[in-house]
Amino acid sequence: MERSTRQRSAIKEALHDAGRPLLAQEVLDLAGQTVPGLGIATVYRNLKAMVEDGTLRQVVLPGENPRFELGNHGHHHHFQCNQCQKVFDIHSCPSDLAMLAPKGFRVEDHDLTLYGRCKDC
Amino acid sequence: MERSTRQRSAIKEALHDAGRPLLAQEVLDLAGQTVPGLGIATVYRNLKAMVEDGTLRQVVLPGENPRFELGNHGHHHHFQCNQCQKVFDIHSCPSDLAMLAPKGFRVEDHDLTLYGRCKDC
DNA sequence: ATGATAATGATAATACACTATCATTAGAAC
DNA sequence: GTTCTAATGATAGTGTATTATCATTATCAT
Repeated sequence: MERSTRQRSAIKEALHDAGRPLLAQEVLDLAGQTVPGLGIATVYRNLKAMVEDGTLRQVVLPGENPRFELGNHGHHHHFQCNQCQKVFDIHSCPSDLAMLAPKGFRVEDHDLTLYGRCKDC
Repeated sequence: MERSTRQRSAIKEALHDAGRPLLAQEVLDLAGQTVPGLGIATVYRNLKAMVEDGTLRQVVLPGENPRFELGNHGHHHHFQCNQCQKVFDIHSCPSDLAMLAPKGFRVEDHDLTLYGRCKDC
């Protein structure tokens, strides 16, 4: 059975407050402000469990370690700042991508990442 | 100075013949048919040198090890087959992506990966 | 053909994100 | 408050792609 712990709450809260996908290390840094002494193993354990039960979604950008965001968003894409490296959600999506593939190829899904400068950089 | 070796030629030839981005291991497998005994260290060494001198380009898809392709292609994107995992080039590109970002964000570049079934699968 | 040395191949070493282990701590049912 | 045991934190261990090491080989200017 599952118990409610300060650590788990802080991790969930950090992801909620950030409003953008976070690296495991970023989760540790943020949640660690709420729960001093929070360990990286606890962060990984909880992130893994929450991805498995659907609470979280993994976001993997090219060449980057996995980030984590709340799992209740629909299909969307991401923007990474070339300056601060932070990743933000983009809630719109180009629709006409299937026709880009050569004939004979069937498109079932896609990933899109935009790069540039975020609002703060 | 640089010498011409059978190994280097075979690596370049493998990438040329494949016509699609290859993993280091795939380069070893293919070039190893031309040069029996080819070592993985030699493959990594040459791939790295060729990326540095611009002969090759690294292609990194989300959650995947780097692939390598000839560096003389312009901006383009990639398609990965959900069945055989192979990656293919897509030489067209959606143009209207900058407007997808929230206001305050400046878009400088983008990555697009399509997923589905390739011609052979 | 010879010599200098760049390149190779085998493999040990590295880097690093992530996981397992285990003694200790702390929810929660009573 | 007790008790049971899930959860935690510290850290050792793991997996794996890539790189360094070094003795040997092969290229190429002479």
